[in-house]
Amino acid sequence: MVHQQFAALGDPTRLAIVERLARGPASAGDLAAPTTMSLPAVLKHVRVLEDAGLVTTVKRGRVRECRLRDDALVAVATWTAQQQALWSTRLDALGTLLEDM
Amino acid sequence: MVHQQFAALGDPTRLAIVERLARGPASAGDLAAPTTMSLPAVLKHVRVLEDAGLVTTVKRGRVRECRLRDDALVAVATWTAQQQALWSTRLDALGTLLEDM
DNA sequence: ACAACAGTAAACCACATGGTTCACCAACAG
DNA sequence: CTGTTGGTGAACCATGTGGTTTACTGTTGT
Repeated sequence: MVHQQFAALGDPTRLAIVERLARGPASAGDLAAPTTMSLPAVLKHVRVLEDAGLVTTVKRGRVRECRLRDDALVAVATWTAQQQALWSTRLDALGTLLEDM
Repeated sequence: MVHQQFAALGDPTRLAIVERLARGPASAGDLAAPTTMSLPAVLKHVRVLEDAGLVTTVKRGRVRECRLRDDALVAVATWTAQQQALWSTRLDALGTLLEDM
């Protein structure tokens, strides 16, 4: 279900979290620090990313460590490539069709 | 603003529209036909895709023709590739760090 | 043992979103 | 000219979403 991942990435704060996490793991507090938001709000976003299969979290002691999943973006990447391929082959079809005339 | 494109693709009906449009242009009615939705609803979705820069529409006579933009998904593709690159290089960093120990 | 700290749960709120229906306009087809 | 068809605008509605605050739990440093 790739639309769930798109929806998760559709929110700017969530997108920023992913970009942050691509640089390396971080605690929930680390993620909240650069923002003006409250910690609960950030943690809700993390939960959404987790549900979308983009992020995994583990709780070590009292801090929750968040990290980007290794396979996080493959579904997105493959879907995108697939649609681009379809669209470009259709362009080819149009090109040959124009040549026939 | 790539998050807008992600948000646009986050809705299942909108995603389906894009997949349909990748096979070739279609009228608003064509897009509404396979769904159970009303035409105004579909047209609202098309408008969202248009605002996100994924789709262009032209009105020929009384029918509105919708087509996928040629550069629709490049921003999405490049962003995804970039984050994947960042994440994988970080993994390399961790690998070398482990070797040092 | 205690105080401070990181996270969590719950209740709540404002607003955006996805959908409907109805009335209407413009373009064909006869 | 007239009826039908494709699309549009507006009003409206239910639900989801992004955020808050407050109160609480469990960990950690002293």
